[in-house]
Amino acid sequence: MTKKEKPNYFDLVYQVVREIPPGRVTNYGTIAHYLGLKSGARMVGYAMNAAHTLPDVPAHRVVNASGLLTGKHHFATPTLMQELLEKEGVKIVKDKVQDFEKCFWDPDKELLI
DNA sequence: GTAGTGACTGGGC
DNA sequence: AGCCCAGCCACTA
Repeated sequence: MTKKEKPNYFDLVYQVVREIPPGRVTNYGTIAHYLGLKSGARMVGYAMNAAHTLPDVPAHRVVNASGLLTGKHHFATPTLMQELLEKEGVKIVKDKVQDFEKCFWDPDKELLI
């Protein structure tokens, strides 16, 4: 990674995802909307694919709008995402986040930037 | 420039 | 409940 980087949407996603506190989760659409992509939920997911190579991007805290662990297949193991979340206090049942609304983390409200 | 793809979302069958 | 389709935007070939 060199210093010469254009405004990558990936980096924007990474910054937001890094701010997600432990035991919390968020969804793609929210991050996209926060970044101004509004309908760029796919872009967020796409960015997470690259984020997978970074050390400080807790992609396991990002789930789809239903609280489903859609991206677990991209982890080292399909169970890693669930284990990481459960380790942080998030209950996962059938690849889905329990109390999703309770654990939900909204950058627009929590981060208040 | 066109076409295909994707860790999404919502609606329809 | 499950599957298919269309819209969405960025990336790659």
